[in-house]
Amino acid sequence: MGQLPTVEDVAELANVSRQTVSNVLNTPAIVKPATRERVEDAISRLGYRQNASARRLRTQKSSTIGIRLDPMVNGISGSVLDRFLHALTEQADGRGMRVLLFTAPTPEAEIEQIRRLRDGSDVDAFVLTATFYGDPRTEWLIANQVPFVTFGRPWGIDDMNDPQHLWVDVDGAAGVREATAHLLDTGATRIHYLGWPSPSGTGDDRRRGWAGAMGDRLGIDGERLAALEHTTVEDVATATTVAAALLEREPDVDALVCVSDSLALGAMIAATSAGRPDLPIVGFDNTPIAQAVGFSSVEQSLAEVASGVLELLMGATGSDLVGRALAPGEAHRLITPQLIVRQPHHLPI
Amino acid sequence: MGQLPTVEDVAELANVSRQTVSNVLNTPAIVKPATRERVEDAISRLGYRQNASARRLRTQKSSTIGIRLDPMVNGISGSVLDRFLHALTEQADGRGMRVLLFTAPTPEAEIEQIRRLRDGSDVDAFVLTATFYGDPRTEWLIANQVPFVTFGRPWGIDDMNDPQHLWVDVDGAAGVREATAHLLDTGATRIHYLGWPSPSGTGDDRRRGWAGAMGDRLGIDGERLAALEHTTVEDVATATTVAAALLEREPDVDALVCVSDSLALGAMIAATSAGRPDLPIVGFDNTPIAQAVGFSSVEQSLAEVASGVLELLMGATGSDLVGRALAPGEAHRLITPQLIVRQPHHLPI
DNA sequence: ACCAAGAATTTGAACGATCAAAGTTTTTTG
DNA sequence: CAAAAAACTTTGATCGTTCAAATTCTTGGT
Repeated sequence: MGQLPTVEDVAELANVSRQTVSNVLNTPAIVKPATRERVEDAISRLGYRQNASARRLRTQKSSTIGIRLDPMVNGISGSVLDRFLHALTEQADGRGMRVLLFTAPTPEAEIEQIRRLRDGSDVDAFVLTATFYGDPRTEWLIANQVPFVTFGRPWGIDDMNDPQHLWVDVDGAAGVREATAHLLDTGATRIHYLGWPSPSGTGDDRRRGWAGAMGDRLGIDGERLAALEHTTVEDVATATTVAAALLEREPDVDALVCVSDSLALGAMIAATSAGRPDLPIVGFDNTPIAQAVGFSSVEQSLAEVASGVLELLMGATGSDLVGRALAPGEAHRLITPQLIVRQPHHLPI
Repeated sequence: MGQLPTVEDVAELANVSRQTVSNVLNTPAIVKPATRERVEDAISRLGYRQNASARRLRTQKSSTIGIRLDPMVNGISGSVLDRFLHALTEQADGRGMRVLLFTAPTPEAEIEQIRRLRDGSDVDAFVLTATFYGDPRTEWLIANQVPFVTFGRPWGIDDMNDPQHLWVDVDGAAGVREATAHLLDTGATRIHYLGWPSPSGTGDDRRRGWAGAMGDRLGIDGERLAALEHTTVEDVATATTVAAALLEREPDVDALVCVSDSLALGAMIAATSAGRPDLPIVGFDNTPIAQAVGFSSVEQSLAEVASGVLELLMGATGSDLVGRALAPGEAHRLITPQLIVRQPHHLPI
C-alpha cells in the first residue's frame, strides 16, 4: 500500500471531477443520484477517507472541541468529570466532532492555552468546567468571540441570563428535593442535612432542595430547620466524626441527606458503628462508592449534560457551530438528576 | 482584528522570506542570530501562531496522539485512567503533541475508529489501555504499521519481548514486595494477602510480590504461604465480609496486604469493627479513598508512565515519532511504584 | 424546435505552511 | 587575493481539500 487515495483518485475512477466527489461528501443533495452512486462506489472501492488536515485548512474549521482536564479532581467524586468526558466524546463523535484535551495549572495559563489552540485553528469551541465567580476565562472567551459552553452555571447573577454565556448545569436542588421527598414518603420526618460550609454555589443549591422539601411538606423552616443542619468539609474522616457526634447527640434522627457521596460514606460508617445500619442515608453523584457500600444517591445524567452542551454549541440537529447569540431563555439547560434508591448492604461491622 | 497573521505577514515585517520564518520556527539553529531575532520580534509583535492544519497538511503529521476513553472504569480505582490522561496530556504538550479522545464499544469498533483517525491524518500514534490476551488491536496496529504504545504489558508471552510492541507497565510485584518488606521491617510476620481470584494478569503479578517477600525474608512458601492467602472479587462489601471472616478465624493476623484499595477499604472496615483499628493494611493505587480513610497504599507514578509512553513513542528527547523498531530490551518500560505509608485515622466506629 | 432558466458539473485559485533545490552572502584556504 | 567551501536565504512547487465562478447539460414553456 503506497499513498492514501485522494479525491483526485476517486474522481478519476468515477469519471467525474474533484469537486463532484467533494459534493458527494459534503452536499450530496446537489449531485445527480446516478453520479452520486458511481462516486460512492469508487470511494468504497478505494477505501478513500477525507484528509482532515486539508479539509480544516480550507474550511478554517477544526471540528474539534477543546476541554481542559482538571489538575486534580476532588475526592471520590473524581469520576464525574471522567464520565462527562466519555459522554461528551461519544456524542461529539456522532456529530462529527472530536474532543481534544489540554491542561493548565491556572486560569491565566488556561486562557493562554485556549488562545493557542484557537489561533492555531486546532479547536473551534471550548467546554469549560469548574467555573467560579468572576471567572476570567468566560470573560475572555466572550470578549474574543470564541464559542464555548460551561458545565456549571455562572455564579455572577448578571451572567445567569446573559445569552452570550451558554451553560448547562445539573439542578442539584431538584435532585436533593426528590431525595428528601422520597424519605418523607417513607415516613421519615426528622431528616437531617449534612452539607458543606457556606458559601458554596453547588453546596448551597443542593441544600435549598432539602430546605424546600422540609418547608413545603412539614412546614419546618428558620430556627427549627437550622437545628437539623450540619456542615463539614469534603473529607470522609471528618464527616465520620461529625456524623458520629450528631447521632450520639440526637438519637432520634430519621434519615440523613448528604451533599456528596464522601460525606454520605462517613455518615454510613458512623451510623453502622452506632448500631443503626439501616438509617436511610442519601448521597450525591452516585459514585462507585455509593454502589459498593450501598446507599442511595442522586445521579446526574452526564449523557444529558453532554448532549445539552452540544445542542447549545451546534443547535439541536446542526453539525455546525452556532455563532449566533441565543435568546435569553435558550442559552442554558438545567438537567434534572435522578435519585437512585438502594438498600444498605448491612456491612458486618 | 481581521485576519490572523500568516508566515507571509511575519516575513514581510521582518524583511525576510517565508522560509526563513519557517526556519526560525522549526530549525532555529540554521538561522543567523541577528535575523532570527528580527523574525522573533516580528512574530511577537504580530502575535503570530502557526496554523496547525496547514502544517499538518504539509508535513503529513498530526502531532496528535489518540487514546480511547474506556466505557466504564471499575470501582474506586477509576481515577487511575483519569490521572494517567492528565499526565499524558501535560507531558505531550511539552513535546508539542496533543491528545485526542475517542470512544468505542468493542475492540473491533475501536480498530475501525483507529483506522478512521489514522487515514484522516487526524492522529499519528495511539496509546492503548486495558490490553488483553490475543488482543486484536495490537495485532492490527502492528500489521498496519501504526505507531502505538500500550499501558499494560502484553499478556501473550511471545509479545513480551517483541520489539514491535512497545509497552509501559507498572511493576506491581515490586510495589507489593516493598509494602510487604516494610511490614516485615516493623516486626510483622503473619502478613496475610487479600487478592483477586486467579488468573488475573495484574492480580497474579501483585501477589508474586507478596509471595516473594514472604519467601525471601521468612522462608515461607508452598502450603504455609497458601494458608495466608485469601481471594475475593473487586467489591467493597464482599471484601468486608471476607476480611471479617478472616479476622475472626485467625485472630493473630499481623497485617494485611491487599491487591487494591477497594479490598483494603473492606478490610479496613472489618478490622475497625473487629476492634483492631490499628491493624496495618496496605492497598494499591493510592486512590482518594486510601487518603480519606487512612491506610497505606502503593502508588503508581502515572507521570512516569506517561513519560515512558512518550519516550518510547518519540525517543528520549525527540519531538518526532519513531518509526524504527526498537531493540528487544528498549521496547518497554517497567515503572516501579512506591509505597505511601499512612497511619489509620482511627475512625470513631 | 428554440431559448431561457435551472440543475449539474467542471475549472482555476486558495487555505498556510514546509520541502527541495537554487541563489546569495560570508568565511576559509592555498 | 582568487577560488572553494560553508553558511545563510530565497524561490517555486506541493500537501488535499473546498470555494467561487465558469461551463455544460437538462428541462419546460411557447
